Amino acid sequence: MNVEQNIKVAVDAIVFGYTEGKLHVLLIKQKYGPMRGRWALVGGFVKTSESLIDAIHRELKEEAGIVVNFLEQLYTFGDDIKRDPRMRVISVAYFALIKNESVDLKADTDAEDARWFNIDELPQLAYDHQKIYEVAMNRLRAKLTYQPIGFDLLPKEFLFSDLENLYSTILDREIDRRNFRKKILGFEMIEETDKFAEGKPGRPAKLFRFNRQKYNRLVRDGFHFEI
Amino acid sequence: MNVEQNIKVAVDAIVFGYTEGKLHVLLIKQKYGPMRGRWALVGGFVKTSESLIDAIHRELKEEAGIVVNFLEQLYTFGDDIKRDPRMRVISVAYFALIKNESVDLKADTDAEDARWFNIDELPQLAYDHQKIYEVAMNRLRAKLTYQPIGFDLLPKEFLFSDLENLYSTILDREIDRRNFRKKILGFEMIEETDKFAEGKPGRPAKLFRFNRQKYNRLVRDGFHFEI
DNA sequence: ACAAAAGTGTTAATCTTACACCCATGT
DNA sequence: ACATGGGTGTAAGATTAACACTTTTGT
Repeated sequence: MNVEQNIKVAVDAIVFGYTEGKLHVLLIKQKYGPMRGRWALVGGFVKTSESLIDAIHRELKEEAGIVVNFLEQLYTFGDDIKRDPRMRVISVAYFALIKNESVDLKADTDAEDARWFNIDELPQLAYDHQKIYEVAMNRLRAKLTYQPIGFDLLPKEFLFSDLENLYSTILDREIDRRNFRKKILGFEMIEETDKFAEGKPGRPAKLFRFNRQKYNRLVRDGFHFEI
Repeated sequence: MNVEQNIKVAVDAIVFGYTEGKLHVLLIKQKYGPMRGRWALVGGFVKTSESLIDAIHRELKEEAGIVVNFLEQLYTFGDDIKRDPRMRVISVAYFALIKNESVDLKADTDAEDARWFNIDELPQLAYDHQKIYEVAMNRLRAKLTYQPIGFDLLPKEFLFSDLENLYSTILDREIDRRNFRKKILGFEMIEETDKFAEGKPGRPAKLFRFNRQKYNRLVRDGFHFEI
């Protein structure tokens, strides 16, 4: 077979993290190429004998030294044929969430220029990565309301107020504490631990834990999460 | 830049149609290649200087002579590196809906072997197209409940009973006629015409029409469709 | 004792569900 | 007059939304 085509395939990941009440995105400073010095998403070219998912896992490891908590395909960007000025490149973008941003970004050799950016203070991004970021934000907001992905941004044990805060930060709306708690607890997929938060003023808060098995069982039985 | 990569990029479309109370999928009989004689989705290789969306429009025209009513990216299949036995190919799959299947599939020269198949009588499909079909069915069912895409499968003017039937066929569950009508009419995005269905037994049914402008206005004002 | 954040219930309003009979037409 | 599919309303139940005071701790 003779296919006259010269298109390169890349993968890019937009990784969200949440700490201190703020949503962050992981960016890498470009060392080479036409976008040298600009910040960009984690990503790179796919190898000929490598699956897309392996490629994105490899890039996450090589460029940032991280293993994410949630990863799914976001969208394939290939309508702007000049999105990479050097040649025709299409990018299969992935959407990722990570629990603890404190993972040492410098753990890996290639990762000297990996940093978390608050989404309110993003620098100008390379290529069409601003567009990818926007699509990802929409996905994050939508998904937060119908899948329990908030737990993939919080530590294993978390405060109810953190969860509530995460929702009101990302969805950008106020949430009634009582109704929220009632609803979430009503799902019966998160459970109390016997631990309490320390080192904060005010009444100490209970720590909770998400039980994914219970959630999976509920889904199997036709349950549908919805905030 | 020197990228050592030899991956080809294809686009494939899964096109759904709805007639006589049944859901159909458009398939093309392969004339050449390792899958000769097998039925496959509309699709082909992307040209180096062609956007993905142009590529899929071109294939729909060349292989089936159709223009679809709704088209969006579905998923990019690129994890099975042997999905095409000849070489590494990734496929950006599109999801399409068409209003009137009676469009003449033979209108175009290349389309001699294009046919609609009832989804209950699908033949064995080429490549990983069975997988693509399954992902598309899930998307169709999910989307039907939160976006008014049912109207993209019906003629411009349709009976309420057709709409109801479409929903109960695709979602595979019974629908209460009164509640359904009340809900849909309550959205105020479909309107009565002054025409009636002819040539059917029983009381003649009013024809209705979907008003996309009204729908768009509602969405802009924060409305969320949900069946 | 006061400042700070956590924890908790009730009521009204809205939305959803279940359900059965009459209507308009063709034969 | 009967067969066929179209059209319509109401009441009970479930869900959601609004709302404020008490508890526990540290200083």
